[in-house]
Amino acid sequence: MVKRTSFEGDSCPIARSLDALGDWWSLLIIREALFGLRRFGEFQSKLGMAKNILSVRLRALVDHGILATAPASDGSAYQEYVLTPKGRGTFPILVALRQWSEEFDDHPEEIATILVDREKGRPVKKLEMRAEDGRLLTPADTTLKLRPARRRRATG
Amino acid sequence: MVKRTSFEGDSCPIARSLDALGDWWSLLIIREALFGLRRFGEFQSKLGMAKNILSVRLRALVDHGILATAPASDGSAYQEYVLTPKGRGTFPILVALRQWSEEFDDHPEEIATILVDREKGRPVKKLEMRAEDGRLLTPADTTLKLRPARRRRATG
DNA sequence: CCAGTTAGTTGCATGATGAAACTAAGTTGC
DNA sequence: GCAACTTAGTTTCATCATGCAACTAACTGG
Repeated sequence: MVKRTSFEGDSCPIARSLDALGDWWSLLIIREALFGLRRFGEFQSKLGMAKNILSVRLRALVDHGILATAPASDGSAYQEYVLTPKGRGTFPILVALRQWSEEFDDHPEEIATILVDREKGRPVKKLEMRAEDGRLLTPADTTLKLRPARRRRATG
Repeated sequence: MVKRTSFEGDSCPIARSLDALGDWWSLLIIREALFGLRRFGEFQSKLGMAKNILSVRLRALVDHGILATAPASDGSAYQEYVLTPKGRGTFPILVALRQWSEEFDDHPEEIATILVDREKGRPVKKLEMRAEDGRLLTPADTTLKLRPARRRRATG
């Protein structure tokens, strides 16, 4: 088969995330959902994407447990797409993407918005990698370890 | 045109990031590069991807300033692909993707590796969103603000 | 200088994407 | 209660992207 490769069975957690989020639209749909959008038409007009693609993406996000369908909150018979906790858990990913753009984009003057904390109105701090004891870590300070195989009961 | 939509001119920094990183392979190539891979053949065999796709992706990453080509460090006449600072700056994105998978994946037992701090061998702390003054922030504690238009000199 | 390796490119089949048209419920005006 | 409109999709078809395999050409090792 000449199918688009899926990373579903991959053992790398990054690949597994990308299997759910790694296309052009999913993270933008999630971004809008975090911003409060819920209805098919809202996503479609805000993102300006084709409705068939949106339809496929929404279904995939629901299948992945990132969005869930719910009866419309305005009393109409239509349904809404709302983020699950798993969906809201992508927030750090979006923040990381945003901060990367803010720091490295070739044309930062074209960036229209800043993420600020609601209380003070000041920009959110840059995400930091820290060790358990609080030390600041660079990529070079980290390494990958094999996850210990989880034994069921006292089998071994 | 029925071209794949590009987010290059979009004013949202997330869309702009996705324009460079938002396909199935680029972040995995960067992951391997962070892990130390440098040569075309290394990427190809490690990722198991078609060589033409790898070729296109590497060129795109170089064009985006994420990778740079350099003469091979082993003295051969071949070239290597090394991360630029902009490329290394994607590390938080990869960590966020990894942690999302670790926290929400339906089959976490299939995840093979853990990111640990090299010194202590202990897992890296979960990325946190914090305000300038250090308060821990949830998505609901944040909001978007329009970036003040940057005036050149004292034009206004 | 010949065999094998490295780093690609080309060709072709197939899958994904996108615009527009189409459909079918649900809602509104009267 | 029904015609007109809105919402939420699905279908169709052209085009783009992806993936495999085969091909090419430069480099390397003996």
